[in-house]
Amino acid sequence: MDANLDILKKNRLSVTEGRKKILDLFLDTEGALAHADIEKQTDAAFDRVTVYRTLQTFVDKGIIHQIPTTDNSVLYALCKHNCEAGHHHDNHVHFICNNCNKTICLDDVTVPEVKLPKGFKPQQSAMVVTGVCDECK
Amino acid sequence: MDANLDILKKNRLSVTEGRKKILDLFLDTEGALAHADIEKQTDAAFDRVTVYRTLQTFVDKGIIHQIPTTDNSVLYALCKHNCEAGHHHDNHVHFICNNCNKTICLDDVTVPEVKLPKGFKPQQSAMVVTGVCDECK
DNA sequence: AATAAATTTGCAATACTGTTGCAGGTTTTA
DNA sequence: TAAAACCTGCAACAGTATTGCAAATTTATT
Repeated sequence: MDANLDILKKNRLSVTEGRKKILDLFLDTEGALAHADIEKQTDAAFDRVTVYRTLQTFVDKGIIHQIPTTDNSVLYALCKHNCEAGHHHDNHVHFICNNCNKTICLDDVTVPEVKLPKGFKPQQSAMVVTGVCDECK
Repeated sequence: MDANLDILKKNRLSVTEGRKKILDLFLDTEGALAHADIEKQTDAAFDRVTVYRTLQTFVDKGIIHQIPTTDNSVLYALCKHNCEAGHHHDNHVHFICNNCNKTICLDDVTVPEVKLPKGFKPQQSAMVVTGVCDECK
């Protein structure tokens, strides 16, 4: 069975062309994808609105997660660990390459804990490192 | 001498109404400000374009710095340490309160170093922690 | 397999965010 | 005070994102 189909069914989502294609894109991409990337790589076969809604649906279901960036773009990447609807476990570091501009999930690098000043209670942490990636070194 | 005037002169910027007012806003605000916040708090006295350009100028001069966020909003906050034009030293952790929605610079909490996989060369790191701040605890 | 129910899609409209060129106005320099 | 330098506001434009609704597709039901 195709991986995309599998994932969609597991999450009780209707299986549609758009969802399959967009999910395939994520499965085939090492780095992260922006809304615009998806539009381009699908030759705008799907309405912009559909892409937005698909991404939102996938985030809600825990299939992909949103990545924090230093500029103000919005990026998404597959959740490789067991995320459930509404409960993401994407506490890994994200790396943005200044050379090839890819954003990569460093799944094995955990965001370190930090000591906060008195009165601050942490719930989630995100960390973005920019630099040069292993392919551009 | 007013603090705002002082800062503007030190950075060899023309002293204008807009720059004084916007700088005052930052001086009076503990947390971070978004473009939209500034528009509201100045009663739209200044053109949107002017606000954008003023913010860009302040960033260039090292007066304020841009804050990474988990959604895709763009926030700015005063640089409390000695930032120079083009060389920011804002390697502190940023805190976003889920209750009051303020973004706070934790100037004394330094972003920790992380070990990256082979081939990755880090240049800059950013860290955002969300949770409950000291005033909302 | 055919139909009903539920869900998803595309279109249109709308709003927000951000950028650029340029003329006119303000601030600084000399 | 005049010239030079700089800043502002307007207009236009481009990209990003959201909502309502009718049509189309997918899923569930018989």
